[in-house]
Amino acid sequence: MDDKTRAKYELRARIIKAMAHPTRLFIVSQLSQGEKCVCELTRMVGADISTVSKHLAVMKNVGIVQDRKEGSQVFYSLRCPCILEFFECVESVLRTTAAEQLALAE
Amino acid sequence: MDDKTRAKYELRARIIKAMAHPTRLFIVSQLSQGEKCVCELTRMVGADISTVSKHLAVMKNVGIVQDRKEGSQVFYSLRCPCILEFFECVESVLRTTAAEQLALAE
DNA sequence: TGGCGATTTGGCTAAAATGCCAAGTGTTTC
DNA sequence: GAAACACTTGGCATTTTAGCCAAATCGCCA
Repeated sequence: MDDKTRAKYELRARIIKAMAHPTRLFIVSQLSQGEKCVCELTRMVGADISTVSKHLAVMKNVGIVQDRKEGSQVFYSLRCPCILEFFECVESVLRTTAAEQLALAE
Repeated sequence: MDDKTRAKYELRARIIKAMAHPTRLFIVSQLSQGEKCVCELTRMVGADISTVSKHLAVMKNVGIVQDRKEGSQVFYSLRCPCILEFFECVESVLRTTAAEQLALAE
């Protein structure tokens, strides 16, 4: 793998890595229903607000979400709705695995 | 976030995490063109064979790839081709980011 | 059977990711 | 202008990854 190829996959990996966390996935699915402010997400997640803020920063850094300030609040939203397709594929992997285990149990 | 919801997103995150690495993404893209044995992937990646083997094990554990033994070789292949849709979405995130930066540079 | 090539697994160290608390920055309100 | 919010950032301890070497397996063939 040459340097250029490596750089290409590192860029891609950064984006996927930014989604590879349960809390961040949960946030993405919430944002798919519309923008939300940090405090609302914090309530839903049930973690420290600083933790949620950092999760959002991770996703913002790679361009998955964008933010908008309104007064003292910050609203986050998805920047690329296609992110949701990830979910469908992931579900399909889970289903395939489940089906296989069912078959083995017969 | 209740326990059930948390478990659901942890399961999803495990799958995405298994892809969140440059080398593993490279391997996935190679496998999208057909099954390959560990030694061939090792040559392409250019790392220690034990490293490549472990990367493959990570993806196999979550059901992204499957393996097939033939003599002393082990061939790996994608189990869910939809994985490739991840790439398209990731590219779209990258394009959006690039376009935005271009606009800012004007 | 002994050796060789192909893989996996164990072990270990270095690097990266998490999550909470505390502290700092803006905003709004009284 | 002080107190109360809404966030972000710094710091730090803990856990999780990564990747190489060495050792153990497994199949093949002379």
